[in-house]
Amino acid sequence: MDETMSVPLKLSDYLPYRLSVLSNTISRSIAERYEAAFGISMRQWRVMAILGEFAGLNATDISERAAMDKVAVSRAVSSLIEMKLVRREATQDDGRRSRLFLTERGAGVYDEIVPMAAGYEAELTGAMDADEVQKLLELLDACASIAAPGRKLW
Amino acid sequence: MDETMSVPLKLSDYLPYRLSVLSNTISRSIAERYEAAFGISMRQWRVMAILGEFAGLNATDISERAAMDKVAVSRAVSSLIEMKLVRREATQDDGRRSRLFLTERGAGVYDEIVPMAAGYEAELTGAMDADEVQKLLELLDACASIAAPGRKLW
DNA sequence: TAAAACAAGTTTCATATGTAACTAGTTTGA
DNA sequence: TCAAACTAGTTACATATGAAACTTGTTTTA
Repeated sequence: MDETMSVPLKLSDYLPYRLSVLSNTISRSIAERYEAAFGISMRQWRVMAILGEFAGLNATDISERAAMDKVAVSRAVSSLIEMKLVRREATQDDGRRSRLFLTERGAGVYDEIVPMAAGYEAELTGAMDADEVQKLLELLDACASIAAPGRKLW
Repeated sequence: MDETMSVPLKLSDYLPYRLSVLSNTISRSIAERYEAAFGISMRQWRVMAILGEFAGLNATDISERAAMDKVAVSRAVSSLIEMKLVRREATQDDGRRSRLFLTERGAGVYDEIVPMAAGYEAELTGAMDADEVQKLLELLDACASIAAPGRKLW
């Protein structure tokens, strides 16, 4: 009967809000560890993670695979090069792009962070059984296909 | 046999990464709508969402309920006051704090954003059945209790 | 084959954000 | 009752970020 009454949104039950708070908490929690240990930011780590998996990609490839824009990749890469964790190799065929690699030192850091990151994920899913983890991933996939129709998020 | 070989992390399968990419995509997607329509940032909207639900809270309360630090709340509030979407009311008993309210105009904006936000959530979960939505929330709760032991995230 | 269109990556600039320091007001306790 | 400790909220400063413009190199096409 009262058209002027607003229908409140319960923020704490709102799925996008929960995802955001949870995701930020998790990201910060992991980042704290490798920042403290190696002085590496989340974006720097993402670039390293991609290069640890796919050595020799160029910046544009990294941009796609790490879901980072090219400016962020450029900045992360140049700082990682200064830190001697990544090196750049000119491509013969195309003078604009260059292939990127972890240095030996970078690979060493990578090898230390990977188990740390994997361990955190294991903790996170530790209270779930395998089916539930599977289900969680599926449900997140379902959200992703709505949130970014067409384009794949990962 | 080869101890020097690194064990790569598959970033695209890594739960924290997926959560982060998904959450950022969703947040940006919703924010685009109310930013375009009302010039309101995500943090400004969060403050408004809290005040739409709990009129008269002070900045510290909002800080807790919106999972934002007090500086962010302070900034969001002062800009919302300039935009005449929020008003501040001094408290009689404590000269430091003040109670905050949506203005009439703020309530109008709130009433337009709420269905937009709710609609987005409905789309997001549209492909799931009720049990699955329930399960998703439960699994996110499980993650939250690991990611932030003790403290409640929402 | 030269101009136009395009692509990779960087730089610039304006704004957003986090941390720490600060101001003003309140509570505690000797 | 008054100094010390504490709390609410703001400001200052250093850094992070995003968008747009730019530089350099490549491809297209007339």
